[in-house]
Amino acid sequence: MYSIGEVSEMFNIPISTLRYYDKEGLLINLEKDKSGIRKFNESNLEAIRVIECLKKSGMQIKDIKEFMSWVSEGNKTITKRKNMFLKQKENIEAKIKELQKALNMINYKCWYYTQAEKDGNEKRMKNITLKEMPKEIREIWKNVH
Amino acid sequence: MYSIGEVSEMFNIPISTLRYYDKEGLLINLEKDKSGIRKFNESNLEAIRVIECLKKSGMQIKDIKEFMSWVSEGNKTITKRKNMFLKQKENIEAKIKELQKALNMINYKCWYYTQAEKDGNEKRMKNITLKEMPKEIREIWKNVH
DNA sequence: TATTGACCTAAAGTCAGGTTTAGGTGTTAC
DNA sequence: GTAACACCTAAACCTGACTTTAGGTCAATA
Repeated sequence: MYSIGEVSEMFNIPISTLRYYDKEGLLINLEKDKSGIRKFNESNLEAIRVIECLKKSGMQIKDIKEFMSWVSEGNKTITKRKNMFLKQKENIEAKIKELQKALNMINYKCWYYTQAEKDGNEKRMKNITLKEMPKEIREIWKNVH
Repeated sequence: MYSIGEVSEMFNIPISTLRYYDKEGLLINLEKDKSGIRKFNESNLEAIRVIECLKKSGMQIKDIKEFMSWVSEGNKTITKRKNMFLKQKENIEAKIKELQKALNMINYKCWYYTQAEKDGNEKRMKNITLKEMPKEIREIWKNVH
């Protein structure tokens, strides 16, 4: 059993955010003692891990809440929950691909500015043609333009 | 030269968003004709590509604006701009790593729910031990917990 | 006993990143 | 010549995800 302060430290999430998640219904089965103080158990910690993961995958609080409500409905929602994770898997994979494309652009720009820095100006680089680029850079450029 | 409507279609960005970027100073050197209509040239399109890329890497509008102002200051900011891209490269790489960690969690959950679905309930899975997991799943689980 | 520290709630406030609205201009299509 | 379109501005509005504030409880320490 952990206090909200301990959980905040463990996950590096502000206390106010944990309370907000609780208020929004993301922390189902979170117990409170007689004076209203939250007591986090292992399954609440697992819920927080899941919340962080679903947030990273781009899911909104209200949809995470819906997922959590399925959890508390038990066996009849197992398939729903599985499908939800399958979909989030696709979402994350798409996000990773997007980021890799952005990384291509950034790598091109890093090369561009490294060259421009050597030249002391952007004259040459502004008008550079595909043929003048090293092979790796050419491939990156094509991916991005 | 492209109209705002054409650019909106090309990039799949709402017209209102393009106008907002212009208002916020992200589209420097964007020309307008005598009656105030925006005319996008190739270098404006490149700016939009860069904006999209920097946004994906997590940069805020106000910082993208600052970058764009460096662009218009010319040669004396080349090193600044290069360093900015080097930093964003790190940011994106960190983001990709985070997403890969989230993907691990999701893959574990996909396996978990596939098993639970077969069983018709979560009893077995709720208490599963490391030893009972297939090797690949065990590795994933360790990465996540 | 009084003060400190960790917790609590409800409600208001904040911030980024747009989007919508209201009212207007200029050019082409019937 | 009038209607339909694509564009314009300024300003208000919206949404999600928190964060801050104000006022209060409770247990342990000085």
